[in-house]
Amino acid sequence: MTEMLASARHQRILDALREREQVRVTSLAAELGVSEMTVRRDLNTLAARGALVKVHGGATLDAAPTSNEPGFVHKLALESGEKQAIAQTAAGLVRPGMSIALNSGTTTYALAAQCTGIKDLTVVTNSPRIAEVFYAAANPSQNIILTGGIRTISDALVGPLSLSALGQLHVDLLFLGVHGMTAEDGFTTPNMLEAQTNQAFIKAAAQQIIVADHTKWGVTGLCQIVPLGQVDALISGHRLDPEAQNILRQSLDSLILA
Amino acid sequence: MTEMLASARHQRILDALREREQVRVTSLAAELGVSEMTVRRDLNTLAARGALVKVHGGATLDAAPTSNEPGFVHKLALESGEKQAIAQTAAGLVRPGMSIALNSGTTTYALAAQCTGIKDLTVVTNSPRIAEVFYAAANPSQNIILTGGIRTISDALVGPLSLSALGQLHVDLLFLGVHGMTAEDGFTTPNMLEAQTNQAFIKAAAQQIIVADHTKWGVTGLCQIVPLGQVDALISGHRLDPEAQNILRQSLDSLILA
DNA sequence: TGTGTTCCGATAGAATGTGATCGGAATTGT
DNA sequence: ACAATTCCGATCACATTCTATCGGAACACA
Repeated sequence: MTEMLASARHQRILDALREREQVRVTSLAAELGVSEMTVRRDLNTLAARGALVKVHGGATLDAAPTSNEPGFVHKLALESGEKQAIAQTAAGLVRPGMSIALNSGTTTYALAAQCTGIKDLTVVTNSPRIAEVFYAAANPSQNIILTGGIRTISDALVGPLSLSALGQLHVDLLFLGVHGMTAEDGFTTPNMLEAQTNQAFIKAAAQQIIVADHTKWGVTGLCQIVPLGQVDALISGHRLDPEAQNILRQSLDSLILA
Repeated sequence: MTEMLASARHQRILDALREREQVRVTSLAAELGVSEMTVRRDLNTLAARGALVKVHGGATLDAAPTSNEPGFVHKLALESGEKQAIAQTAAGLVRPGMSIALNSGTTTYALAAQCTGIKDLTVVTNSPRIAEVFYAAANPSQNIILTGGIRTISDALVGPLSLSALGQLHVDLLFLGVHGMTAEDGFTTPNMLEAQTNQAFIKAAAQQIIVADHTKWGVTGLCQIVPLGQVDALISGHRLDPEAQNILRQSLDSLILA
């Protein structure tokens, strides 16, 4: 049996994680044929890179989609039905001449793809990947602004530069993708820096619209972005829990089911 | 066993990589009938060219091959000889722990590919493509900062956001790619906004180093970035016109020919 | 023939990866 | 609340790999 390269081992850990959601140090050590100490070290480096979250006894996937893995596109395709419907509904609100903002996420990514044809559109985003969608379309009447910053694993530019950039800008409409929403904790994300940047997005927009599929309900990320009631609208799918719909209708001006 | 040309060896390494996803130095040395040292050298040159990513013990395919447009890479490959030499010389000036800045351009792109392995490096750039090079390498000790702004056709983020971002930053070393240089007009670029951003780069750096191959001499772009004498050094190729060398030596503290 | 130049192999020392051990922290069971 | 168990991080020893040089062989060019 030929030895395995450290990077290959990292890859297999991530693969196992995507498949099982949870991995244990002991089982990984057995599967990979290395000591537990080595597995711990691997988990540490992967966690430092933000590719997973360590828990006692093993590791789990971060709720954030890892954009540079094949999983990004794949995950997009997986739930494509609902996400595409949400993106389509959201795109229907965008009129030529508007300025909009999109944060990083798979739903906003899908939305971006539907906006490339709209004329005289100004787009502000902190996702290089979303910016790339517009660059590739090369619509000369569109104005694409990328905020600066440091990139997180989920392809979002965050940090002081993104905040100061967003502080200088004002857009008509914000579409904000989130990682979780509950009645108590509002809209949340697992990354503190992303939460901060998303708050700056909210400040920079005249109107805020959350886009989130039904799986986000009941999920709480590490960090609150904003309470439920302090945004203008939410666009979700029709599979959203009926009780959640009631709660959301009471807090929000507008709940739209795609 | 018949000897093999270096380029043929490179080809076989890439073939093996495509087939196996991973190769290790020891097995390659055995297969190709050369020493491990030679394999390492091959992997280094291929990694500098962006054809693969080195990992401990071997190499793997780049995770994000889609990010490289054929046109861009092709242009890079065209003049690869001199540009690679310049990039290599420039990379020799970068030490672990430094903070450096790179503007957008093919020469700085080549330089970026050579810096992905340097530890504790902070990199400021206005080129999403250069940022992507570092993202792909995923060196956890490196800190990659992307300025914001609007993207030009040459993949540079420019405009007010880039200026305000660079106004907040200070780096040890700037490597600035330019489009033209002459005795009268200094360093120039065809794009006014890029010129402005490049000036901000210069202000943000303790030391400024221009990187430009010999074809840039005698070319004047629309807009001056800075006169010849107001930067610290120029790195160019040995094919640079001798008369140009004289003029440059008089204006600059340091002229380095790769 | 002499002189570079380029490519390759060898070596040494530095850096990194790995496994074992142990004290202490976290978790679980009662 | 307490003990048993499991898990974690720090540290050491050892193995592997990497980088930086050095010197030699092959080749080109006067």
